[in-house]
Amino acid sequence: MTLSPDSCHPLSSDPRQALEQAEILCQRRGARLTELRRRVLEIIWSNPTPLSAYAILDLLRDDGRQGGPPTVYRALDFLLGQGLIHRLASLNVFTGCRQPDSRHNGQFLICRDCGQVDELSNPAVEELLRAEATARQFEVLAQMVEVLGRCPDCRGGETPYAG
Amino acid sequence: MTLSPDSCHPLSSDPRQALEQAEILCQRRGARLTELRRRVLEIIWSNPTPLSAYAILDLLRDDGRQGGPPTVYRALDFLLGQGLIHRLASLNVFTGCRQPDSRHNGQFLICRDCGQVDELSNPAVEELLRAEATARQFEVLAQMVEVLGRCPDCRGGETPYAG
DNA sequence: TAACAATTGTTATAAGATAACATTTACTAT
DNA sequence: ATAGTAAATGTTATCTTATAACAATTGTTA
Repeated sequence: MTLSPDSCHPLSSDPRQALEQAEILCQRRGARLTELRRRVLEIIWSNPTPLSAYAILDLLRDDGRQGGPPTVYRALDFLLGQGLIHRLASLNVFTGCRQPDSRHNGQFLICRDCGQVDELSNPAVEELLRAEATARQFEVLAQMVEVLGRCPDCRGGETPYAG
Repeated sequence: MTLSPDSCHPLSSDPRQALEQAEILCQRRGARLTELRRRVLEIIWSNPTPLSAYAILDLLRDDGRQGGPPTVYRALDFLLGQGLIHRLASLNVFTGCRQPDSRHNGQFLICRDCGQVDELSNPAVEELLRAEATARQFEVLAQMVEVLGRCPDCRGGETPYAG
């Protein structure tokens, strides 16, 4: 398998599959996946690393499309609301959701060097946090778990915790 | 105990104590807690809720101090580097660290309604994430765990998960 | 097809963060 | 003491991220 210089670790999930699933989910929910929204989702899935709102805007303009920042942010809000994408708060970027059918709080491994993101969904983490919250009578609305570090490729041959 | 309208749940830790400890830690490390840095830390600790960089800047100017955004951000960088404060990425705000002596990744319960923050440090959460990362040959550099929700006071008498 | 709601476009601006360089302050070695 | 140096702060400008307010368009429904 040959890799392009820009994507040393391509996403496991297929953009086409993600878009198909998005169509189905939106139809089922009576949500309108308009051309703009679909295109924004496509852009996000087509890029090997998460994109900022303004990077998405630039790509939309490459399509010849009009519109300013609000256009993008509204599309992103829709996609976030449908659970089709996640926002990585630590980097102000957006990434496609790998399990859009089950509502969940994303857990992410973010590579500092190449920007590549791996999405986890470890129920134990979620439960632990929920337990901590409950013990403090705190009602959980959303969880944000982002681990910053270096992915295997960017670490090269290094052994973990040895250097 | 009487509460001011602005702080329905005051921080458990005492600002004075936090500043004293900061002095000690910096001295021990040979780090210079200058007047500006000390004042920024004091401002952060004196507020019942986390503050944005620009809110801190406004308060510095109330002191009669000169300086622009870089002045604040540099002080914040120093304090972050010393582990004396945390940055909440989901809100772009800064809050005092309750365990500045032990290096750790903060875990936070953030109230959506009043902005109040509770800091956890559950080693199990950290270990779980580290295990997930290690299983993927991912080297962990930092962890960000932020739980957004509603604190007991803002929930009033509601029972958890019943409304 | 008129009326209404939802979506998108447009303009302006707010909010968060940093780059580049000048000035001041603190430390070091004579 | 004081010149030289490094660290910290001040200053100006600019960049990135995000939203407010309103106009135009598109889609839906009666």
